[in-house]
Order: sequence, then structure tokens, then C-alpha cells
Amino acid sequence: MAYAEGKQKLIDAALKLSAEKRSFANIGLRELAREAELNPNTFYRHFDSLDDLGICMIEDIGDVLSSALREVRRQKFDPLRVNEQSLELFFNFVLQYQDSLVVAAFERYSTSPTVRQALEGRLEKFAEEIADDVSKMGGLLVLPREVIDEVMHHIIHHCFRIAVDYIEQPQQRDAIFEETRRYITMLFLGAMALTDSQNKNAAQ
Amino acid sequence: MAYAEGKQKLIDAALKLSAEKRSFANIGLRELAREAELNPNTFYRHFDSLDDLGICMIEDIGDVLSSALREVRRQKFDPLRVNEQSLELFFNFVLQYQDSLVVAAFERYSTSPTVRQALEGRLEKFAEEIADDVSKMGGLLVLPREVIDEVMHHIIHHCFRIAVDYIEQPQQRDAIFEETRRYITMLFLGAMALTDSQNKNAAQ
DNA sequence: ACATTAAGCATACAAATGTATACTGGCGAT
DNA sequence: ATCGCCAGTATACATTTGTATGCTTAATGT
Repeated sequence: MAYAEGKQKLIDAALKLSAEKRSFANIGLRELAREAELNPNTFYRHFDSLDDLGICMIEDIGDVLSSALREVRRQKFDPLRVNEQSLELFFNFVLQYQDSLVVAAFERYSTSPTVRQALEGRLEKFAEEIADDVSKMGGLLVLPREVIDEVMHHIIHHCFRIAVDYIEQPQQRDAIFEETRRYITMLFLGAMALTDSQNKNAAQ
Repeated sequence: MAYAEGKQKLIDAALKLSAEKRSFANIGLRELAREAELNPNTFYRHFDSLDDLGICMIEDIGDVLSSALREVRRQKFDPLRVNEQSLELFFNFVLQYQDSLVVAAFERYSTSPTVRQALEGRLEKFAEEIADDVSKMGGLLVLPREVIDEVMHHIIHHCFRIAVDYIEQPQQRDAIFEETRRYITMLFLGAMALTDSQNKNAAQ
């Protein structure tokens, strides 16, 4: 069963306003109701508090991004030759879900610990999912799973950060694209070198 | 000439409240005056708007961190063997300037574009300063200056992000410390590998 | 067919907020 | 000695906010 009409309207309004104002924290209950074209008191029918709504919003965003990302990940992805194609997929994805991404990026440092926590969990899940893909297919990669996780963790955080820049600075998009590709290859190369040197040390 | 007493009080209050609430954006003028133990209207004597105060606050933070960091950077720093000592210095620095760091980390994604911009500028300056140090002393490092800049840029951003975690999750500090050390070595190793392979390609 | 419940509305009110106007004390320059 | 200015204050007011109470429907279960 989907959410009641009003509840969904309020969540949508929250997402929109959060993206606009770059903050969920200073949105008022009345402001929300206005945007959703509902009576202020209707809020109470669906939520206990603004925090409650915030968590619902994050979950909503998580679901949207999660299913969309699953689609993206069907594509081939060779981490050592990060090709234009897979990154283009990602950045298109970013542009398509602008609001969700901006809000997510922002709320990572947000006021409410509960909201932050909900978000952090989602992020780690993403990293794990992609690490799964990589480790399943990665022919060239001789990295242990834990290292892949570690690298993926860094990449996810990087991508989230620059996603906002990518959205808001259209004239810089090519540069960001290239920087990100370099970053990813750099990380994987570094991870291999580090793993290598540790193996040698252990063998001595 | 330093700021007038009241002005400084307001800036300090803003810093404190921002750190507490993890947001400068939803601090009210009256709330600010209350914290500074001043009459609400005194605000207008010193600032045109809350944004105006925000920029002053960022500059204040920047000055504090900048001079403190300069002290830290007097120490030796070998990027390939990131030793406990230099990282410890950094993390002690983080703990010492908690409020400033938390606010800075937070405002990077904040509401006001002007405040964000002011902050972004400061961050890049830090990265540059440290890159200077590294390139001056780095005996082992055969990296071109631009690559050092690039790596430093990533490191700075990483450090800012995890600084908040480091502050707020005391039981995780050792893990964060270790993760950061690995990250830095990984990045430098990767940068070297990447530069190498490009040189080879160019030589062919 | 009727009772119950969920979802929404209108009205109301105390509290807090931003801002305008007008006043006070101190300090430096003339 | 006093004039003007700077920092701070007091009072006032319209606006906005969160929330409480009670009313209307529409859907639902029995």
C-alpha cells in the first residue's frame, strides 16, 4: 500500500523545498503545508514531528536512487579502465535525480542526527552493492574484497560530493568528469600498489 | 584595529550556535543576540544581514585555522610514509578547533551561496599551501606539481569530511586515523602509478 | 444500513521573530 | 566645554509559527 495522498504530497513538498533551500532543517510545518496545498494541521495526521517526516523523505530518496542505480549498474564496469560510458551513465543519473541528490548530499551534515544516520546507512549500502558488482566481474583485479569495499567507500563519498558541483556548475562539467575519472583510476592503482607492497612484506 | 566588542561577541555566538545546531542558516537574529547577551537591535549596528555576519564568521574561522595550520605544517611530512606523528598533529588540531571545523564542514553545503563560496576559497588555499610544503621537501616524490595539487585537493576534502566523524565518534577515532593514513598513501601511490603509465605511453 | 475511522478543514491563540523609532551614555575631536 | 558619533538599549508592532479544539466528509467493515 502506497502512502496516502496527503502524506506523499507532504514528502514531495519537503523534497522540493529542501533542494531549493539546501536544507531540510529550517523548513516550517506551515511552509510545507502551503507548498503541498494542504491545511497545516493535516501534517499531524501523518507525522509526529518534522524529524519523522525527514526520515520518511530520506527513505523515499533512498528507494528512488536505489532502484535507479540498480539500472545503471547493469552496465559493464571495468574499474581499471573507467570508460566514458559508465561515468556518463552516472552523471546522467545525477542530473536526472538532481533534487534527491542535492538533498542527500546536504543532509549528510545536517542538523538531525536521526536523519543523518538514516542517510549514512543508505550510502554504505550503495557502496556495498557496487563493490559486489566489481568483485564479481573484476577479472584483472586481484584485490581482496575488503580492499574493494574500502575503495568503493571512498569513491561513493567523492561522487556524492561532486554531484552537487556537477549539478550547479554546468560549465565545469567536463572538468569534473575528467577529474573523477582520474580519481577513480588513481584510487584503484593505489590500492593495488598498496596491496602488493604489503604482500611482499608478508612474504619476506 | 580589532572588531568592536559587540561585533566580536556576535561572531562568537554565531560560531557557537552554528556548531551546536550544525547549521548557521536557521539561527535567528534574536537567538544570536540572546547568546551574545546583547540587545537584538545591536545586530544592526554591525551587520547588514545574517549573510553578512556569516561571511565574517567564515573569515574568522579561516584566520584561526590558517594560522594554526601553519604551525602544524612546520613539522616534517613525508607523504609516502605518512607517519603517525604528522597525522596525530592534524587530529589534535581537529579536536582543538572543533567548533570551527564542524561549522566549516557543514557550511560547505550550506544555504547561502556567498558563505559557501567564501569557504570553498579558503579550502583551496589550504590545499595549495600544503602542496607547496610537499613539493618543496618531497625528495622521493617525482610527481609534477599539478599532480601534487590534485592529490592534495582530494586529501583536504577527505580530511574535512572525516574531521566531523572524528570529533563526534570518539570510539571510532583509531579506525578513522588508520583509514586516513591508508587513504593518503593509497592516493600518492596511485598518483605515481598513473603518472608513470602516462610517461611510458608518451615515450612510446 | 449503520457505526467507525481516516483524512482533511476552519478557527483560534500564545509565543517568537524581524524590524522601526526613539532614547542614553561615553569618547574623541574641535 | 561641547558637539557629534558610536555602541548599545527600550519599547512597540505586524507577521509568522506551532499547536489545540472541534467540525466535516468519504471510505470502510460488519
